[in-house]
Amino acid sequence: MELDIDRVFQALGDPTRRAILNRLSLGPQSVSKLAEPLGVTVTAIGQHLQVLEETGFVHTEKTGRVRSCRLQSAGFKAVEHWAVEHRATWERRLDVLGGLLSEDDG
Amino acid sequence: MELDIDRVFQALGDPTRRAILNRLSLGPQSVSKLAEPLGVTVTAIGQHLQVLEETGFVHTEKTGRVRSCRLQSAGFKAVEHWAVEHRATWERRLDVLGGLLSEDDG
DNA sequence: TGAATACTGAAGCAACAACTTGACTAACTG
DNA sequence: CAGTTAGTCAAGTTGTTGCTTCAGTATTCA
Repeated sequence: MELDIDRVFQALGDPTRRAILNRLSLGPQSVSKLAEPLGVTVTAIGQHLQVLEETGFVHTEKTGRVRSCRLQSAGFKAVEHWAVEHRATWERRLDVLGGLLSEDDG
Repeated sequence: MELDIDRVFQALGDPTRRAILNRLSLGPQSVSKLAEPLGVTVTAIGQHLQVLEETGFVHTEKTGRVRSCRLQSAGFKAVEHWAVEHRATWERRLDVLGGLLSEDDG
């Protein structure tokens, strides 16, 4: 299964979704527990979770009436892969000009 | 200057913008040269470039009537930083359950 | 100087994204 | 079984995004 890198980055571009990831990094949570501190409805969280599932950041599983959500590696790995793959390229690029131009572009 | 990580990821969430980055990884280019193979107007590229500048991926400089665009490190570093910072977290998280659950979630 | 080139700015538009409400289903609880 | 709890589905709203066109400005060229 191939992740859509577009959607992976789009997923991370939303603060609520990153907040969900941060929350899940402390351990698995139910949908309503995730919604509680974020000031949005459970429905909204459900929609975000669908995006996060499709992009490989989260795995969810419904047991009884509770859906338990936990982190999944695929999404993170996709980002890391992109970063690693591109680091070489832009570093080479910057090195070419780096000798002459000021490199204080951070 | 502090980059907005929201906008950094949003910037990468667009295929045209990533295409621009790929193009620039081969070397600096003018706005119109960037537009040429992408099937969009120069105006659109200008708008994308503004986003890429604000998010630290690109530096542009106008000489005469030509704007020359080249890669900049800040944006890439921001992504890498996020990836590194979160790798530890989700790896720990996955390790906790990894012993029991199947880890074939890639 | 006049024409072509390279870009910029404002305005508008269609598609999408994040969110809501309200009606619903399913599952525990007393 | 009635009531509460957990989540889902469909639809609608609002704001944003990616793009366009058209009219401009500045620069280079013949």
